[in-house]
Amino acid sequence: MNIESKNFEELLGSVSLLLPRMTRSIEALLFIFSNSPGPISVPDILKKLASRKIRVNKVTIYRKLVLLQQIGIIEEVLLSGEKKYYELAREHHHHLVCLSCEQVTDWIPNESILKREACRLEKEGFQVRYHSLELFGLCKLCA
Amino acid sequence: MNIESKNFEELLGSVSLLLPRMTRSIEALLFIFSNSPGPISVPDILKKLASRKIRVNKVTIYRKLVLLQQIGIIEEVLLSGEKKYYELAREHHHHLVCLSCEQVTDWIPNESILKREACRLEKEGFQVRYHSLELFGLCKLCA
DNA sequence: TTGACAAATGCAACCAAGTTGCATTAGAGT
DNA sequence: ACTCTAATGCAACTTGGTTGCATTTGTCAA
Repeated sequence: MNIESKNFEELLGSVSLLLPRMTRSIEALLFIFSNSPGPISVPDILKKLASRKIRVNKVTIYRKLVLLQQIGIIEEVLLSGEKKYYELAREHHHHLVCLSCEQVTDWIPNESILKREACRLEKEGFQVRYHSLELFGLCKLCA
Repeated sequence: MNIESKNFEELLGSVSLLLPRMTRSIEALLFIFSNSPGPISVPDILKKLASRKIRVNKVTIYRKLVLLQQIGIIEEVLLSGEKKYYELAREHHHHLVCLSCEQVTDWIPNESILKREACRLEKEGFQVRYHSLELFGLCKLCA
């Protein structure tokens, strides 16, 4: 397992403080996440592990994803579709999804108007907890 | 099948012009959609049909949903989760999703700022085709 | 260094959503 | 009434995800 990502080591360190044990599966997952440009699904994680000849059972992956979510290292991404997606937890942001190559990129828009709309809704009785905003289109390469 | 909805008859009329045949399954689906306050999933559709003693196979439902999408009567809703949701096609809008009762309500926000952000992205090389914006929180009744 | 105990793992079996192939049924027009 | 095609149902399948249970493996205390 070669280390390409800057924050992989850092990530390992902070996670080891939050878990009872550091194991192969957690290391593998953190490696995948720290080298992934955007949200990733479990089937994709399994493919990446397989291509690197890292043997981890899918059940273990699902269980460790729950763990990593609980300690706030990763977050489930609210993307449409039949699969769930996960990414490293970070500053609140949204996604640009390419309809051709399916690449998902982070995107941080100006959200002032969303906050204003949320206030208006609160007055009407709907308490906003969080939101999801995704743009679908063609990325630079596919356009 | 009692008719409660205002637009059910109207819907039947317009759909009959677009399809080769009018059948039980299409009628049943249009009835469900025209009496549904928000997006609905296939499992929910099947439950509603069963509770009304309307026997339609799930395969038929999936196939008719594709048909109704093709002729533009319904649209797939981009909600996160493992199931797909559908609703009658109408003016572009978004959704408020209650985290407690799971009720989904239509919502039409001011989108001027989104348009401006989209323009900015186009200049950077990402061609926006459509977007999805959902607010999650507690509805009036659950709050 | 070893032993014990809990956490971690893998396997097999399972569930739910969605799809496909194929044989049968049933509308709509002649 | 007849025909022809669309519509339907059934069974089997695929994929994403979950559960129970037996086995392995870290970690820590002796």
